[in-house]
Amino acid sequence: MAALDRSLISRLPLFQGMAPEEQSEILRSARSSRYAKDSWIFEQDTDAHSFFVLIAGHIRVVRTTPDGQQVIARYISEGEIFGVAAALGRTTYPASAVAAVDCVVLAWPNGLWPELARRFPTFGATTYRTVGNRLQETQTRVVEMSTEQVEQRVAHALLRLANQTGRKTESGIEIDFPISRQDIAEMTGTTLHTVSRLLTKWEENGIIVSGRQKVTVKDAHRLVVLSENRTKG
Amino acid sequence: MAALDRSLISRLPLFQGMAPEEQSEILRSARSSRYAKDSWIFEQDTDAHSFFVLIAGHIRVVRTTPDGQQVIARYISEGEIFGVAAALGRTTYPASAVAAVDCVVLAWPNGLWPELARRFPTFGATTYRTVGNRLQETQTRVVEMSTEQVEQRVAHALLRLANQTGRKTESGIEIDFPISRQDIAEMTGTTLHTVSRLLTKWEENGIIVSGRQKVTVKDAHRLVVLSENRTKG
DNA sequence: GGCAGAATTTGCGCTGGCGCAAACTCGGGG
DNA sequence: CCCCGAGTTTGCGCCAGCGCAAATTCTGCC
Repeated sequence: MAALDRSLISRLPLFQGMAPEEQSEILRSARSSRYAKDSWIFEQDTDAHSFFVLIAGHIRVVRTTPDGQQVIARYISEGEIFGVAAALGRTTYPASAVAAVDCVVLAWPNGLWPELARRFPTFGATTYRTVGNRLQETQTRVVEMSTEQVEQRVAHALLRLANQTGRKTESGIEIDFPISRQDIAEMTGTTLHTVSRLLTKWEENGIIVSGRQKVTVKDAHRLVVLSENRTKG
Repeated sequence: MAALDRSLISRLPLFQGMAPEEQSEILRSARSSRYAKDSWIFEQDTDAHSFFVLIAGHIRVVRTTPDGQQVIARYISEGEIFGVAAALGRTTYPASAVAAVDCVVLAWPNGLWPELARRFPTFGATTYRTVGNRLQETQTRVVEMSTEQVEQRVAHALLRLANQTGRKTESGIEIDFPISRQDIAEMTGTTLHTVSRLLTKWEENGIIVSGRQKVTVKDAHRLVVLSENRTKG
């Protein structure tokens, strides 16, 4: 396999603060893979062998319950690190990672984590900052699920997707990968039927436009209002 | 202030793998404080100045929403590290910490984290393992809130409390600190009324005994059955 | 270009659990 | 020892959102 080019990662925040030759060096121990849409990068509860950086595409992180129900933990965007079981002293992955579209991924063997974190302190620190953000995000989700109505939760979820992975088009902010009503339901703890009804209503009101596996936010401001609109208090 | 004695921490898993003189050294930069029941150790969104280890007592970690609703993120037990914003590169605390009973706490200034983590690698690693566990726990909670009925969630919450902070008595596993119906409601995303009804029912069935701010699990096995009892398929 | 399967929409009835309100009980402080 | 207030129990009505079912519309593949 040819050596990987530094340009793959030099623009990513995760590798900022590393000298060019360091970037090349860290790449020497990485291997690059492609994953077709809907294929698994790793599976929940299996032995954690590697950690990853997403170079291109979008990844869905999914938890599956013993009785087969799925919950989407989060989406990973380009440049993000994921599958960091090693950094947290775990031996298995707590969730599965699925390619939401065709993806390109870099992988490092878990055994290299301690050495890499030691040799490139900002790399370690950035990773832990990411973990901290995810912990906080996840707790925010618990709070939302505890205190908000379904409509507010779906509005929040769309806003988050638009912010994290939205692509500005002339007609609004388009979510950058195929996402079904079922997916949105699994992010918000509701059913695809309820999501469908909400999106239909919002489309009638001009807040969004949506199609099959596609959502574009046209009026983020009104969505914010909806997401904050407490009916009880 | 007199020097703190090594025996305070020598039994704690967090400080295992450190030589006695290292334990004494790490204590030299710590300060010890007492917190009366219901007092705040730190408050959400305030500047994070320190990280902490709980020496004695129980601490409730609480997130408050903009409109004043509270959600209990977790309880901290003796020996646990908490308020680790520094380790995750955050500058503010994402939640508040309240003494559930009178507590004794050690605190280190955040500025010391990098040095301590470098000098005592197992200390850092253990901390990050704890963070990983909490992230996974929090995600489990999201899954529960998405897929389970209220009865199952309350059963799960009681089982978790019994495991983490339970004290075995001759009549069952007693939760080791005062906990109200309202508290349980804030852990499970329901109302104190519903919790009260469930506990009453369970007490009639001999699964628990409960009193004012007190719950004792008598038949954990049947509680497990309840927590897994899916009504829909 | 047509077809099979996937995704979405929509109607309808039902119920788990919440909101509200009131009564009651217990434990600690004075 | 009594009283006050926090914590708890309980009744009642209601409705957001789910379960179920069927129709409809895409779209990628053959």
